Amino acid sequence: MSSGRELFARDGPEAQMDEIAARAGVGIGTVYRHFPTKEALLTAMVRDRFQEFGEIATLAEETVDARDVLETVMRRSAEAVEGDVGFQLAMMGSNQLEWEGIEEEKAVLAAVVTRIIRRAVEAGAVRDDFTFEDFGMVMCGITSTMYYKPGSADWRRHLAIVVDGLCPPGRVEQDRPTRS
Amino acid sequence: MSSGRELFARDGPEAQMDEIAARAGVGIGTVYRHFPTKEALLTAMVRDRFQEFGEIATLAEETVDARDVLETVMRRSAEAVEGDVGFQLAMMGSNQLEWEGIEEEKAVLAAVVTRIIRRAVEAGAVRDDFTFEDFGMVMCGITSTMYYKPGSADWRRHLAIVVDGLCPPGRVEQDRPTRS
DNA sequence: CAGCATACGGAGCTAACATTCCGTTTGTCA
DNA sequence: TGACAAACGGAATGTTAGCTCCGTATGCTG
Repeated sequence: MSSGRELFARDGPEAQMDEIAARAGVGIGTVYRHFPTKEALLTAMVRDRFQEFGEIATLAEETVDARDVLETVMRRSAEAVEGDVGFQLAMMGSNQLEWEGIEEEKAVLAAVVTRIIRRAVEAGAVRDDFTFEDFGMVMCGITSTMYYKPGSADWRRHLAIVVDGLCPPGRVEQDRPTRS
Repeated sequence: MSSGRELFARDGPEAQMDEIAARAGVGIGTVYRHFPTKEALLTAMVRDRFQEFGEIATLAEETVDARDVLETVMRRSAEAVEGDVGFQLAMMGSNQLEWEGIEEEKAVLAAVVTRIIRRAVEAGAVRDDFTFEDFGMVMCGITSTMYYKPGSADWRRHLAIVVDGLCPPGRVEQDRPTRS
């Protein structure tokens, strides 16, 4: 239901079933024939999006240098979420046990990102105690900037700070971008 | 209304007026005699808490070494919010224009923190493009970890990563704490 | 104590939404 | 074309929660 996605993107979980149905040009009954509850509809959309994350990470893993993959994945994932309030909330909530039914997609993502982190650590670009769980944690933080400062590009600065914090201790950083 | 604060701490803005009144041992009417709307009640509580932030920062400014003040303020502010869901949401939302009526308290906080940042930059402990707005942004991120992983201490790790990211470029970091 | 004012309590009003249910339409098969 | 099935639409329902309003209690003044 792609019209559901549009509204979910604009309003988040607040999006109303009536409006979703109207936007899709169908009656409410029809929506409920496809998804038993509102939550089922939201879960379906979140699952789709999580799959996207997996694809983003996979693509980056195959094409980007080990030292830069992690930052690339973080940046591209964030960009994928930009302007999609519903997805932002879902991403933040995905750390919690809030979303049931996306376990599989999340496992795929975890596998890819874990590999990417390992490569980055071996390349000396990332501190060696960084984990997939940490990845989710900092992504959640960066997403919160997007959510609470909609339309601003401040999250890129937040990302830059976090990326700097991920360097291994003792490493002299260079070429750090300045404030935009 | 301190009983309101307890419920707000547990349930956030979801806290219900009936329950707040019952907890306070008064009728709903009485609550509405003190606060015209639910939002007014929430704002009053958020304002109190923001004042606390100002006090935390002021105390730290007076007693902590320039190189460590900023981290101390961040840590103590986060600790003040631990276990208080309502306050966590308020802190995250305070970056947005969501909360009207806390301008004064926020201005006080901004003044103190801006001074603290300047001192830290001069001491060479913090990158020189860091601003009060950035402070709010990263605090929002750290708070989001608290909110979405309630009861865990992961936010301390998030804080550590961010603090590392705030070092001036080229500085060799030392004594970085490892994963807890 | 009578009269007045101030503050209280909480039943009930209202609006917002998710969800259900049934009359109607559309499609299929003989 | 007629009979049956499958899918549809949206009015009606149920529930939740903020808020209002009026009858009552408390306290003060003369």
